Amino acid sequence: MKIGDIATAAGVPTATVRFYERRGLIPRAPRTPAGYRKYGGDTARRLQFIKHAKELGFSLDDIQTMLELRTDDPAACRAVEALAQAKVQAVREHLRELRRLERILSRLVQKCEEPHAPAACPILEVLGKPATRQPAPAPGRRLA
Amino acid sequence: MKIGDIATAAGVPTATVRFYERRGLIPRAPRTPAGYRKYGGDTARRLQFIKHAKELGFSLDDIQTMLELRTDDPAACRAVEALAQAKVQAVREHLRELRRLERILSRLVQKCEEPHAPAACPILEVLGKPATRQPAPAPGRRLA
DNA sequence: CTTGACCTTAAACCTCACTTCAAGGTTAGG
DNA sequence: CCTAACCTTGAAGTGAGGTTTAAGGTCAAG
Repeated sequence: MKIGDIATAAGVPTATVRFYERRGLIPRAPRTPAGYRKYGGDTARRLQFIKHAKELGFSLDDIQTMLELRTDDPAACRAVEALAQAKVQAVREHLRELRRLERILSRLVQKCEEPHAPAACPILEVLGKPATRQPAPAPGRRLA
Repeated sequence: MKIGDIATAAGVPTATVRFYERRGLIPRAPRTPAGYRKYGGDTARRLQFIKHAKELGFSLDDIQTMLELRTDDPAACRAVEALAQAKVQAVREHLRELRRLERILSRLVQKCEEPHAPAACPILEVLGKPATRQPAPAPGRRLA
């Protein structure tokens, strides 16, 4: 298997496979005499693992940790479980924030659709107000 | 008001105020003879607006659009409403994804807590599986 | 032998919203 | 006068997770 083959199999660009190698997520592949990377099934399975974990919201750092733990050792399972627990917590937190946001935004849109003075956009008005009471961390980035 | 004053008032670092000025989110402030920026209440209100909009998940690009529309014009309200609608849609989409994730992750954690062979971590097993379902790419050569 | 699809590398670039740095100038207080 | 705390600028750095580019080498088909 050449790089294009596992890349296609795993559904990622070849550049990403090289990037993972450089980053240490997959081992350095042995080369053919011409210098081409050659792969066996191990790397394909590893790329699957990475892909699944990424889809579940694990960062590449998390994934590296898990890959390093993949000795079939009961302690590894506990470490992985802890990682997954933390991720569930983070996801739940994120869900709470987004639900709040959805509520606020959909109310604003609704107000826009109710009759109002044509020169007074309710959204612009609300946004312009001096302060709303509620400590409101935004999703994503945070102010310094 | 000097830059530190509005920055404190708005709860952002001075560097951020300068950054917003460079980016065109707030107008270039007039300078004192020594070159210091001096501000009136307008900019403070604008910073408030930016802060609120950011908390609702609008990007700086979105915010710039809204600020450029802030003539008291009924068309502006419709444009802002469209922006908010799009944001609500995005938030809902994000919510769906996160809920799916939460379900999957919490099941995995639960499986870890049930009794299982000590050397077989259910999480590592699930992550390592070839695929849940695959559209099976055709065996032709494709760009990677 | 030529074409085109594939492969190699290092290094630069991307997004987003800032933050930090370097190298200075200004001002208020003591 | 001195010092600390402010302020100025442009440029570069951060983080995450890659993507793109440049400049080439390899290989199978026609």
